[in-house]
Amino acid sequence: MSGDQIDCGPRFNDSHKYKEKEHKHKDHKKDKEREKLKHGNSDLKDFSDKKHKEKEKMKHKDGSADKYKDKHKEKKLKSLDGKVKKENGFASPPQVKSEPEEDFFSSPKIEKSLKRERDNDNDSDFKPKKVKIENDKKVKKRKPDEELKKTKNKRPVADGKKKAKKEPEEKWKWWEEERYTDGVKWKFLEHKGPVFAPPYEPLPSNVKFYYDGKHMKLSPEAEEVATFFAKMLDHEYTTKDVFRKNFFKDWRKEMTAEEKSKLTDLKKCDFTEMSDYFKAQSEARKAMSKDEKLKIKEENERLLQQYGFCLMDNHRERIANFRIEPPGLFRGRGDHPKMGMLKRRIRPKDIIVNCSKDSKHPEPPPGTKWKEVRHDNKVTWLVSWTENIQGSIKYIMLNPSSRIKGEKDWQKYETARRLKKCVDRIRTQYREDWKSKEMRIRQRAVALYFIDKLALRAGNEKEEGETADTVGCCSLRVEHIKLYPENDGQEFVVEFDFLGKDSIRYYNKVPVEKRVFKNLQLFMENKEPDDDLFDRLNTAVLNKHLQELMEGLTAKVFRTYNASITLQQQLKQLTSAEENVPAKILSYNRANRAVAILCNHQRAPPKTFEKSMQNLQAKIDAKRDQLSDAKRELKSSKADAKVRRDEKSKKAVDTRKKAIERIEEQLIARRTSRLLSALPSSTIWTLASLWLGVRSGAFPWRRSTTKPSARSLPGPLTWQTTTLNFKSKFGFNYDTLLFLFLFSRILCF
DNA sequence: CCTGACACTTAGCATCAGAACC
DNA sequence: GGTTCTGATGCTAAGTGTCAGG
Repeated sequence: MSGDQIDCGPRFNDSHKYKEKEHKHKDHKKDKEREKLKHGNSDLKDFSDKKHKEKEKMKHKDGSADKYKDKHKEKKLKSLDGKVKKENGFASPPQVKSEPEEDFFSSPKIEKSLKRERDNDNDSDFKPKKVKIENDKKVKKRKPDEELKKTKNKRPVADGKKKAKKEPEEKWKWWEEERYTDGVKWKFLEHKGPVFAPPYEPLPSNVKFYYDGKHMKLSPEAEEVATFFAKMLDHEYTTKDVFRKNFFKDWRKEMTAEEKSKLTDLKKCDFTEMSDYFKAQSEARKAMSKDEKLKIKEENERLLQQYGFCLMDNHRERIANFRIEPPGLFRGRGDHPKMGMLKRRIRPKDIIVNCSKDSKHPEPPPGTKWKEVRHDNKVTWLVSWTENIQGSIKYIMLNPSSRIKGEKDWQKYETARRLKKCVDRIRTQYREDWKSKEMRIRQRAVALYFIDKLALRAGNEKEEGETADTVGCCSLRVEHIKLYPENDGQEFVVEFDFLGKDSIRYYNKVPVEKRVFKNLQLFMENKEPDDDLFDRLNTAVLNKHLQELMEGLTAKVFRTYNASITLQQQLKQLTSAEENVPAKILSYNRANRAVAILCNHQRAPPKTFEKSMQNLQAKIDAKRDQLSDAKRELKSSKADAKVRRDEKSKKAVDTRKKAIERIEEQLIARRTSRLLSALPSSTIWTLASLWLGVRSGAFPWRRSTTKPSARSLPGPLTWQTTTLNFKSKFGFNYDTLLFLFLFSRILCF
């Protein structure tokens, strides 16, 4: 079955980041560090081919003439819709009955919420206990004040620790509540402010630094920066010219005049004692006694309880990153011009605090002051500061499990669902636009085609020299694509080769339609390799156009949509009701992989990858042998049973059969883990769940973030602790269970 | 229109703890 | 009981997209 191609495809065999391999990506700048590139995989091709064909089929089905008319109709309808609530885009436009959306399920929960949204003028829904009238007449949903204080008192920090874990209270089903409108993000916000990085502890005097072979005592400031470098000594970063240059320049800024005059050559600096010292320290940390470890854990927990939560409206919500980023050396990804620069220590006077006026403001450390205390409830952050490398603003915000993030996430999928309803129309339109007389429209249409078909990112412009040279769709340059009128028996093939987000290489060869091909030829005419492919297009223009096609539509919605729909289709295609559980899981993971491929999600092979892969393969082989042995045995027992015709030999046959089943399951499980080890982190889990319309009420969500980024799973958790038992008892874990649940719903398609 | 500031999402990698394995 | 494997979590860089102001 075709899944096998997806399973454990060659990505990791040829994608090892560290192996050098020359390829033709021509860079603006230097052609250094190419080894870092990750290499594409042939899966990608197969997959896009398939997708392509599917789309073709689709196109033929719905006669485009009709579509065209529809387009106009819909346009009119849209303008009649009038204003829909903006902020929380959930508000479904006044639904016309004629759209039975049988294709996917909205869970009852969702429908309920949407309904609420519609008649949100009446307050009658409110839980009595929460009602406390405020002065404004607008819809009130969340009542700070009284309720708030109650909660506050109920949760003194001291005993919070165990309690908070053990009795998770009733979970708050924010998704059943109404939402703020008009850009208000909260009414009440109180928190303790950030946790600063621990102050620098000077090295013990026996740990020495040498310059040109001679011991040299550094000033604390210079020494601190030196330790940053020393800690990275084993990393290949420190061998790079740019890194070293940036580091040395910034280091010198921290030196005393004397040090500055003495230390003029980084090559002559010897950090090895420092480096060894830190290694020894981390060894020591590992070797700590249980008690000591527990102590640290407790201390962390205390800090978490104290600083890791805030009070937003009536609820105690987890903060995502309450620790301020510690100073260190900047590690950009890819060929970053600023790698090695000193990331400054953040002080209270750099910090802007955001909270409600009527809250207890966080105190700056004794003897210091905040830069500013602000009360802006149109934003979601609690703390911000400006970082010194790029000059960008960093924020402390809430955890993905929070209402504020959950709502956003939900909204994102709702938008993707809306796209599903009109994607045909949009596709028809951009295909029309390939023929437009206007260059800018053609470019827009071709770019959109790429974004849709290949799930490329939008590609905002970036400031040259400030970041690594990466591109997205709109910022593609001529040098990033190659055209082949004919390639490997296919017509009109476009070869993409560029560095995308995080300097991950995107390599793909795709056959495109003739019109697209011709257009590309046109766009490339008389251009230099480093000219923009779409010179009449940028993301703003594109998004403006998309906005006209559907409210809330932007380029990134296509990624969400296509990832989701791909998962859905793959699941449908790969799974069948008769399979046993492990087989279903394998299929599920294969479907996931298809999405990862579509989105070009990649991850570096872990350091131990090669070895563990071999181990795994060995295990798989062993199982396979075991299986064939078992089958042979079954045969002989069957023969035996035929001759003897007694109970005992019949039983033997049964036992053998059972054994085979078990082995088969184990084999599949091993294959699954092989597959999983090649799956990168991604948003897939969220995808699967939210897209399929599963919500917390319907299924016990894991609250915590991550796993291929279930990072943004909303909702309550009652589950985590039971998961472990679950796994040992039943041999499969929470994810499996989640899958089984999803699977049962998929069958409803 | 263009630009920069700002807010917020997305995503890869590091680290750590507990489970599985031997 | 040590070692390896896995998944959870933390961290933060790098994107997307909006908006105000010139």
